[in-house]
Amino acid sequence: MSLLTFELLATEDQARAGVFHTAHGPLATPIYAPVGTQATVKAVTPQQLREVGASLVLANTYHLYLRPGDELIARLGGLHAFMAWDGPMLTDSGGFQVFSLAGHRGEESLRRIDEDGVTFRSHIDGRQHRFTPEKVIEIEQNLGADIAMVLDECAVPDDYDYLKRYALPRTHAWAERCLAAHTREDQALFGIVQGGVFADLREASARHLTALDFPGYAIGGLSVGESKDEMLATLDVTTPLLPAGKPRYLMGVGTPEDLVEGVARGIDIFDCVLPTRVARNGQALLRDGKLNMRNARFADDPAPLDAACTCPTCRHFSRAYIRHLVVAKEILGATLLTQHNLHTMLTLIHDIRDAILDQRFEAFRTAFWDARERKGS
RNA sequence: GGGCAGUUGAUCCGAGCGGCAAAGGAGGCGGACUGUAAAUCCGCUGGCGUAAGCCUUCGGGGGUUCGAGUCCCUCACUGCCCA
Repeated sequence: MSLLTFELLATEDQARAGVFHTAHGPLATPIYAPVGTQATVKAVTPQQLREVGASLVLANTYHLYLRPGDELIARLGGLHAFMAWDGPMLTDSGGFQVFSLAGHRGEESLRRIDEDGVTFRSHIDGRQHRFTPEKVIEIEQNLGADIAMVLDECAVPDDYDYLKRYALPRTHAWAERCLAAHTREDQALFGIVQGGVFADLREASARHLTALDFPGYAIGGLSVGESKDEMLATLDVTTPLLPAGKPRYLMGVGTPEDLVEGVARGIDIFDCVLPTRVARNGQALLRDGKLNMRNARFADDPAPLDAACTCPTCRHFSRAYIRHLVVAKEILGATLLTQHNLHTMLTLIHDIRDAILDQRFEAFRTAFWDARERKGS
């Protein structure tokens, strides 16, 4: 199979199982990517990532450009060598940072967007920088991930006029410029469909971008404040407009439920900080719920986080011990919970894939929701 | 034996210096977290009541005052210093 192509192995209604061929090996989809913003998935080593079944890892253009610098990383052999991860990687463009830095902590906005790009101040030292589509591609090519993302504008999802007048035209123009600037043949550049929660905007965006023939398409601007129903309804109208022969990436999503429902709507790639972030904040994710490990009820609980789980954490450590680590603010607590949470997400997506390959995804989905309902009642 | 300093909400530390149910920590309990400025953030932490509010609290006892954790007397205990 030639590089950067997508092989569809099985489908069941909208759900798909496939393989995306990258320079660092085949990527079995659907897949869930842990987020390693600053060239590290916080609290775990690459070896631990591999142990819990990670295949694709995210990193971030904005953060690595500011520190330690994309040119330094390029000199040291690129992102894979730098962080010692030899599997597939994806770099986000910084579009989301432009969005999230806008209104942080009520401070004066750290950025200004215009037609040509975005001017922003570093959150680290306040120095001014400028991202244009061309600059972002230069950085991402220096980093050398297998998948790079175009610079987009991730705006509030319910401001129709703003999205239509400003954010979408910019996102589309920038996508074209990114594509024109991109030269690395071992790196796939994905376009990003925007349009908030509005079906007509999503459709316009999907049509515009698919005409540009990217090797893959992302759906951005979701899970940023809109309701779950709005997110799913948006997926319902968007994925059918994307080419079946290209991978579809739902950016920044999400929870176990989101994986099941996203796949059911034709998504192939997910990423989310949730499992790693909540781990550092003391929460264990289970396939059918979650546990707050600070809770007193776990103080003398000798059971593992999840009796059915085979992750390194559940094989060796009790809830009582993990609660102790979390309460005592010991760093190992974050590591153990991160491993467990990633394992939960990665085995879920793996099981989803197997179900699609066996043409029993719909039954899997029903059982998944039944289990959550039983737990909830 | 003498001198000085101290004893705060029944977990601990600690502000307080005439209007206080009493600052702030720690600890405890609970919640949140979705393309990571997050090992972060937000509640609650004397009792009763939905609430206005009422009741009980600042080592013990007594006093001054409209009113005392705050001022006076006395007792107890703790720490440092002098014998």
